[in-house]
Amino acid sequence: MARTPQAASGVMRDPLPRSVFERDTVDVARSLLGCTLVRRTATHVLEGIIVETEAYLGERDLGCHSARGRTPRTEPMYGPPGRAYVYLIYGMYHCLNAVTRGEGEPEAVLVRAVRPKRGEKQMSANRVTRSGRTPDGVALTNGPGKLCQAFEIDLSLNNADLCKSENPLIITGGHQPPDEKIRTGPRVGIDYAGEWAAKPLRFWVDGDRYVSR
DNA sequence: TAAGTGATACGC
DNA sequence: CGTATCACTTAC
Repeated sequence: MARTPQAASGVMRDPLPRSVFERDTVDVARSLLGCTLVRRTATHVLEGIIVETEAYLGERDLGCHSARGRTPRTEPMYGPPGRAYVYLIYGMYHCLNAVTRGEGEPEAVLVRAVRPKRGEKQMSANRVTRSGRTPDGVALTNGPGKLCQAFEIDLSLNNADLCKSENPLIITGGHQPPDEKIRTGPRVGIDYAGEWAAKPLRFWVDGDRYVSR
């Protein structure tokens, strides 16, 4: 065995270990930048590099769904780390989160944008709009609802384990951008959350075209 | 800038 | 039960 673990074949395709998610949620949100979201369906493989995330800090965080306590919807966030928390919003879009911290600590990281890496053509096909148009370029995956559409992520993947290599949705390692390329700002769409709305819990890769908005 | 869309949470 | 709301996106 002359090769280092990093150089060994297959490492990049292995899911992140659960220990990566079982940490401070802000640390996880930063760590996931540069990692690869991998979606395997019966017919194809879709991959995208995560370029934008948001941290949601549990029951004390008025912007977090778990601020209203344990409900059927928020149940996955109360479970073990490394699972998906997927929910439907505005009746037509889904949002994907990775559950963080330990059981009973309902925190998560929202994946807001990815840069397509594999299966871009299929992503475009998955993103047909009401008027029949199929977006391309940054419009494919530069938002939480868009990327779920492109990656065929819906409620059937709620609570799915992101840390098992055989599973249909996993997150694999990548090279994290240097600290000076990671920018922070307020989270999007939670103006109701009082003082929590302004906290710098959104993270993105500076200058990346696929960052939302 | 407004409308689309339906599960969810909460009040009655 | 009813209904206001929503970690969004598209099209007018």
